[in-house]
Formats: sequence, structure tokens, C-alpha cells
Amino acid sequence: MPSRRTTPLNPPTIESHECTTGVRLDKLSLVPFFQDAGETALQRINSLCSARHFKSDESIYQQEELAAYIRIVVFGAVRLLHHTEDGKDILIDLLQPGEYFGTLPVLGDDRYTESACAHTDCCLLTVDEKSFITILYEYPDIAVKLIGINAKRLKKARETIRQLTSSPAEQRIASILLALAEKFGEQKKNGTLIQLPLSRKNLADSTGTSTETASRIMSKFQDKKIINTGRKWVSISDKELLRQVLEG
Amino acid sequence: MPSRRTTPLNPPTIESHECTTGVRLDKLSLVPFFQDAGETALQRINSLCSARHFKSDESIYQQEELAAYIRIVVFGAVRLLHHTEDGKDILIDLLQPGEYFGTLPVLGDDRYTESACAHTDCCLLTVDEKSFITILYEYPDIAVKLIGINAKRLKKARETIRQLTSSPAEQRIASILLALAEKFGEQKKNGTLIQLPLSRKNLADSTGTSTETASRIMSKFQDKKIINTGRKWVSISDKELLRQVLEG
DNA sequence: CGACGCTTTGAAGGCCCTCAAATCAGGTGG
DNA sequence: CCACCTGATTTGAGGGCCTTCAAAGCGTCG
Repeated sequence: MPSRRTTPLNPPTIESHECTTGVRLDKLSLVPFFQDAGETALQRINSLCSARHFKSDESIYQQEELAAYIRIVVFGAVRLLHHTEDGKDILIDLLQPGEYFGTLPVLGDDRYTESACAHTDCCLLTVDEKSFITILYEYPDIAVKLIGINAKRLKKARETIRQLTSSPAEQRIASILLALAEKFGEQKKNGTLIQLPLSRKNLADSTGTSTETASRIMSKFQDKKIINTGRKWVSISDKELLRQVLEG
Repeated sequence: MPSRRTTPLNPPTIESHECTTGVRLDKLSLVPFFQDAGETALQRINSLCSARHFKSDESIYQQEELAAYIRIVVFGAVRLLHHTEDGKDILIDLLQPGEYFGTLPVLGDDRYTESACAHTDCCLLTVDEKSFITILYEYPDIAVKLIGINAKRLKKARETIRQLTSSPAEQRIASILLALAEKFGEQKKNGTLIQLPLSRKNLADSTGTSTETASRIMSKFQDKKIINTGRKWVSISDKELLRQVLEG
């Protein structure tokens, strides 16, 4: 263990990404709800989207703004936050390429109920309401897929509720670390590095605890050699032990 | 205040409900996602559904069973519960006529992730996967509606998460009482009666607290003349005061 | 190198859970 | 119709987890 730890994060930069039509079609085909669409369909869909880049920490939209677009992550990561009245932020989700976010009046929300922010440099596809409806009517398969995706998200949200009401903070943090490792992890010699800047406050916000408690728990995990962590980064050395913490 | 309180609940009985084709069409047209469907569409949809009655507390399906049907509440109330490994139940939702529940493999779940139970005597419409897909492909409007409904549910779940992490039990209970009054309430001389058997355990399960805490808080509300309550029933005397509790 | 901001650690206190026991409403059977 | 029984509700006491408030340690970036 080096006495002076420096960040091991090595995120790909936005410069390495080019939004050519070929890349866009390629990325589109990876999006879960476009997955089974054919070549022609993808080209049609592509013609209905536009792409845009965001710098790390740049705001994509703010809670309460008029809902105007559905967006799809093509590259990088996006952070969804809910601002509460008493000034706290709740981290709702971290999204990776292929996931969608945002809403539209036709989906029942006139305004965004959360803020979206570029967690790293990222590239997003943007679909407006008219195009979105066009796509759904032309390709019913996609509508069914979308319903399934929302059902999964609801399931996950309910799982979170269950955990919040029945598990202590230690288990909730173990749970989110495993989930993030699954989603953003990268195998290294020393374990699975979570390729995301992840502060104690981020962790606290997403597990419903305080920064201090999150810090204490992370320190405890590090003492037990379960994880290796520094400022804004985490690497999991012993996934098995972490799973045992989760079980209790 | 009578020294001996008896239940003021007066739920309509299942006998008062007849599932004739006329009634079914009528009820179908009230279901949010069939709302804008025309007469012909409703008849087509009706031919793809079957109806069934359940007695109060009768099991509709159990968590982990194979997902086979989407169901729609036509009459009465349905309770959705999640059983946790450590033997606790979480009350996920109480459904009223017009709401749907259940899932299907095509929606991404092979098995039910919760149990459904008749909260009162009730009548349900049942749709199997084949019919469901048929409906979605024939009427894309309905698919879009469904996506919107799921988005709303997700929003509500996230709101619950927010509350669980940032509000004390007292505010969470105030919140659910107001929500239930909105959904199932009936105006009486003494206030809004929540027309549902609602035990302290039900309340505790849905707010993520213990039966005892729920009881203490309800007693406190009663002392403050905010509510009037007995065994398994609640009536709200002063909605305004309750809203103030919610604000903090 | 220095300052700022993230992280760690300590201490005090509050909220809520658990365990236990008493009270009470409603249903049952005589 | 009444006494009894069962299960829901209430209330109390003790203790643990986690929050808040403070202050000291360290990376990072200019």
C-alpha cells in the first residue's frame, strides 16, 4: 500500500470519441430498446435523433424545467439527482452508455422531476416528443421493450425501498458498491476498479446516510481489506467478503 | 367521542357488483390506459379479458410464482406486498379500481416480484401475455399510455425513497395518510374517512417503521385532534394540520 | 508550495427498534 | 345476551445506530 495514494482512474476522454453516422448507428444498436430493430429501422431512428457532447459536471437539465427530450447515453456517464426542499441532494442513479433518461409530456410529466448532470465527459442522443411518438408508432416492438425497461427500473426502486427500511447502512453501502462494480467496474491486478469519480458524499446521497457515516463504513471496509479507496475512487479487492457483508 | 368506538367502515359488498358485459365495458373505459380507446376497441379488448372475483384476504398470486397475467382492478381494493428474506412484509401499494398490476415475461419479469392479495372483496380483469401483446400491437396509443403510467409509478417510488432517507417517521405517516385519503377517502361529517381496513401493522409496513412506532405516532395525532382512529380504521379530522406536520 | 476541499475521527445526543407487559375491541360459543 | 378468547393496540424501558457538530488530516490543483 503506497503511503501516498493517487487516483488510479483513467477515464477515456471525449476526444477519443467521434460521432460519425457509423458510430451513431453502432451505438444505437446497443441501446436496449433499439436492440432488435433492423438496419432500416436504425437508420430511420438515427435520422430522428440529434447528438450533443457535455463536459464533466456540465448541467444537462435542471429539475422543474419543462420536459422536452428523451436522451440516451452514447458515451460517458450521467448522474441523476433529486434536489429536496431542505437543500439535500439524492443521487437517483448513475447511467452508462445505452441507458435512457429524461421524460416527455406524453409520458405523463410536464416537467423533469430530477436534474441530470454529466458525471464525466459524455455524448448524448436527443429525441424530441414528436420523433419519439413517431418511433413508437412505427415500431411497436420498441414500445414493448420500453415498458419492460421501466418495469425493471420500478423493480429496482422498490428493492432500494426495501433495503432502506430493513438494512443497516453498512449493508446498503456494500450493495451499491457491488452494483457499481457490476455496472462500471474494470478488472485490475488489485481487484475491480470502479471507473467513476465517486466521493463519500455521492455514496452517502445514494444510500441515504450522512457523509461521515459513509466515510466511517468505507474506512472499516478498508481495514478489513475488502476495498481499497482514496479520494473519489474505489476499488474492490475482495468481492466475496463484500457479498458476505451484504448478507449480514 | 364515544367511549366505545366501533368501526365506521361501510364497504360496498361484492354482491352489489355484477360482471355483465355492459358493466365490464363500462369499467374498461375507466381504466386509464384504455380511456381513449373507442367503442370497437373496447369490445375487442373485452373479448381478450376474463373476469374473476376474490374474497377479502384471498391470495391472488404469490411472490416468485411464474408471471402469467396482467390484472386490472374493476371493483374493490388489492394489496401488493413484498416479502423479505428476514420475514418482514413491505406494503408496496394499495390499488383501487382502474389500476393494473402483475407482470409478464414480455415485460422483463419471468416471476412476480411481489405478492398480491385481495384487500377487500374484489373483482379483477385478467389478461394473458398473448392477448396483451395483441392489444399493444393493435393499439399503439395504449402502449404509450402504459409507458406513462409506469413512469408515474417510478416517480412515486423515487418520492418514497426520498422520504425514507430524509424525513422522520412522523412525516412519512402523515404523508401516507394524506395519500390514502386522496385515493380512498370519503367525506363524512367528522372528516375524511379512509374506506379501507388499515391496521397499525399495514401503516408500519408501508412507511418502513415498526408497529409500535406507528401506534405511538397515531396516538399523538389523535391527541392533537388531527385524526380519529380505531382498530383498523382511520378518519382525518384536520387535513390542514396534517399537511403542516408533513412540512415539518 | 499553499490553500481549498474532501475525508477522517471523536463526542454527544436523538430517533427509533426491540422486548415485554398491560389494555382493549370484536368475535365466538354457551 | 354475556363471559371469554384472540389478536390488535398501547405504553414503558433500555439500548443501538446514525446524525450532527467540531476539528484535525490529507490530496489536488493552481
